[in-house]
Amino acid sequence: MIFIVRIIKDPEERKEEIINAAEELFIAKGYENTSVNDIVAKVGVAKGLFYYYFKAKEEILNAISQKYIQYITGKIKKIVENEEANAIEKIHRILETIINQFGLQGKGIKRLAGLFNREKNMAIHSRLATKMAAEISPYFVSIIKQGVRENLFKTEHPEFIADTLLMWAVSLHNTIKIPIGSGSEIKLAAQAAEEMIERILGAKPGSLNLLKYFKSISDELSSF
Amino acid sequence: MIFIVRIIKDPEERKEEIINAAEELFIAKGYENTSVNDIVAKVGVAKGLFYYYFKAKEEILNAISQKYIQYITGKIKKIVENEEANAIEKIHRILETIINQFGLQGKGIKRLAGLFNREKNMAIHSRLATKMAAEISPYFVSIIKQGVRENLFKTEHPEFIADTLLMWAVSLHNTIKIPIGSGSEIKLAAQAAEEMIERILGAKPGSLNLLKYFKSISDELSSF
Amino acid sequence: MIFIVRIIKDPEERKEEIINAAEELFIAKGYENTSVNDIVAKVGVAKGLFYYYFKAKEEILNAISQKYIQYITGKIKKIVENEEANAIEKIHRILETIINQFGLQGKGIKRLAGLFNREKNMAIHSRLATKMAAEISPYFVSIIKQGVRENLFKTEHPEFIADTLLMWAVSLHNTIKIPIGSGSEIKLAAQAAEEMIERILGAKPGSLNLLKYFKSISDELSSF
Amino acid sequence: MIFIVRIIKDPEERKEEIINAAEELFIAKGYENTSVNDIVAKVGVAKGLFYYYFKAKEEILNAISQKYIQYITGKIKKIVENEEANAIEKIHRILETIINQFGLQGKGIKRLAGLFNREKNMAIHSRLATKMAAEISPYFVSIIKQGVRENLFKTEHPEFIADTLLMWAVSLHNTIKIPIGSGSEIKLAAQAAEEMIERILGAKPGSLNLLKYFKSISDELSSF
DNA sequence: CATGAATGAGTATTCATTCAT
DNA sequence: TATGAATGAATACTCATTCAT
Repeated sequence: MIFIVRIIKDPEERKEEIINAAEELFIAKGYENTSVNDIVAKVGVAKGLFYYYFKAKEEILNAISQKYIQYITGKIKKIVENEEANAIEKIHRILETIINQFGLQGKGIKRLAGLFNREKNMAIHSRLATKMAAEISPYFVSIIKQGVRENLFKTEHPEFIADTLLMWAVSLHNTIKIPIGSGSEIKLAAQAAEEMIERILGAKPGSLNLLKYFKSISDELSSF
Repeated sequence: MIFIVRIIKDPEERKEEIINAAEELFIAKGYENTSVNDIVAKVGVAKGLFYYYFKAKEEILNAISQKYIQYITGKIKKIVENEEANAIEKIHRILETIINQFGLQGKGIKRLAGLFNREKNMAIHSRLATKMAAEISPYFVSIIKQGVRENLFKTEHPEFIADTLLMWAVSLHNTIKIPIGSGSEIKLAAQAAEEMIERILGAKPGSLNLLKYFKSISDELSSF
Repeated sequence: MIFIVRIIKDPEERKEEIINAAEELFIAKGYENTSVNDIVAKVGVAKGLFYYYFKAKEEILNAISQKYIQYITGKIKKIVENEEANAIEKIHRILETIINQFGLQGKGIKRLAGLFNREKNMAIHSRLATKMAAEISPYFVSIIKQGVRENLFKTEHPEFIADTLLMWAVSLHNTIKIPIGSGSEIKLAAQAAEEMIERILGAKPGSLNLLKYFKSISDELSSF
Repeated sequence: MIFIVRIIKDPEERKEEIINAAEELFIAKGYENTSVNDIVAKVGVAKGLFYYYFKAKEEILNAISQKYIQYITGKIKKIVENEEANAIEKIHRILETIINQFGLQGKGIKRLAGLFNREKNMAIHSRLATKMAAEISPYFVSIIKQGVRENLFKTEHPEFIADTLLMWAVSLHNTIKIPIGSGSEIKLAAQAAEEMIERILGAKPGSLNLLKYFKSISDELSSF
């Protein structure tokens, strides 16, 4: 005699369960190489249930994207709009947020990076990055303009600069030789990055003081 | 009696024929959406022949990449190593080369852009860009160092800057809102870009004088 | 606090509601292309309720068939059994009924035709037609026999003829090139049909006088 | 060690092999209930091969239809066009052909009847019947006209009559209560059919003399 | 060098039906 | 009566790759 247990869960919970399983598989194997079969097997439910919650495989991608975008832009929006702080301080806050608090479900920035890293996920990456950049860009522009007003930055093209920096940030993991190994190398890269950003923003050398944040990010990423 | 005509060609010629057919299809439909069947049908040969020349479908991607990389790095290498010119002039030469002479098989930069543009080809793009950047980077570094020696640029991180600029150039078409329409918009974007590059390189404002090149590129791309 | 409204209806009413929704969908999309999901969505109830009323999807087909068969045979039975009229007049009455009063739910013959017309519903059609023919056949036989007694018809095989004519009527819309366009074409077809029926029944040429009815039917059908 | 034998056959032969397997399965289980899997399993080839020869499952239906239509219309065409015989004799020839020689691959009329009989194949049936009727109709018209010229038939609507008789023949197996059992019943039905056809054609009673052919067909069909 | 028939694992998706609540 | 989450078998179709000729 076989008992088939039918576990019924709250729809929201189930949906999240499926999203999380899918996300983990996408990170591990790439979107294309993850079949709907894999996903339902991981959750331990029947195939039909996937299509009860999502109209198509692709739809789950949007769900994942949306999750990240909402989370991150929510944080940034708050910082930019509500805080009493100058432009540089706001940038610091944002970096802190990204580093320390990004931890969606306690998995941190690694999760996002993982989703992006694999060549197989380039299509997702591109899509997500584009959407994210579009969402975040206005806040960056706002900070840059504030910095210009506060005489911390100097530029007449805040929109262009915002986009460029975002682009740069977004494609960092892609093209740069991730500095693995000696701490001095990391330090050098961080110095260079800081110098470049300051120059782009027209900020005084050393005024941004971003090194400590870069270090935290490096540490997280290099622990893969 | 039936005569079956079997056209035997020089291996190198056949290989190129296949590569070119594949490339055109990848541009038109994306890598994933192009089947081996499509490729051999376009060339007019049997399926088996594809696997005589290429171990796998993926291998043809490398062949295509290689073609572009060799062509472009060859040109750049020549300019950097052989020409008697200062750093800024060399940059001008490279831009000219890219714009005017890139025309592989008379299709010009559009071909490359087409191969890159579609979201479906993101995987190729990423791969190609990474390889290309790695090949070209040393030449950029060399130019930047020369510029520093000539007091045209000012930086202590030429490698980092070279990579950053390459990355930026490579992902331009991806993330930036391509300025279509009013010439003034294009001009503004070009000015902003020039300012940013000059700042990154530590060059004097206006010394790079890149505007005309940006314009040519815009023209080419906007004519799609 | 959330209030979930659960509308409880009289079982018979609910059942009819479901049957009607199903019927409309079958007409619009065909039986195979209509899912149980579609049906319950249209009614606005949960999936489970469908299976409370019907053991299987197929069962609803029988319900629909039954509805039509009962309605039509009821009318015909009345005419054949109760009316004081000769055979030809009874045939006229039946045709009138079919044309003027068939209107189940005010949609008339079109509804039935719609259910039959689509190739996708061939299976239903065949089933319904067979059942209907079997039900109606005895009444036709009765009329033919009456006509023979009245010297209006002449045949020794009333059963066979009844079946043949029914079959013919039922498959009319299937195989015949529906005469669309010129009225003269329609008229010709009608004349031919009348001649054929008269011959089959052994009636005097022109005695049946069916042309006006054929015209009405043509008009209805061609207004699709 | 496992040896996987790859049997390569002449394409035409393979295609026929697949068509025949498909046809047998359609007869046995109906089109919808026959999966591509079933077909390739029966032939003993890989699934891909099916799609090498047929673009889609539906395409094989057309192939089967075509086979029958070509065969039958070929025979009829010959009889109608080439033979020196009067209209009634030609009808006899056609019936003979259908009964005695239809045997495509020695399976005879049963095969065709099987393909038609199941309710599940109604869609196919309808399609095939329509096509066939359209092909054959002109030859019937030609015979009827000839009969009129020869004073054997009498009608002014040969096209209408041809279609009606075809329709009737085609749907015979569908709606009629197949007379199983006593020979006298069969005989009666045959007499009735003959009488009806003669009347429809306006032929003299008894002139068609079709009884023997009807008997043969009954015998074949009742042996299922 | 060249052919093209043959392979078969893999994919997303549908849907009638069940059942715990 | 009514809900709707859960099931899972079934399906058509794709395509990179192999290999006998």
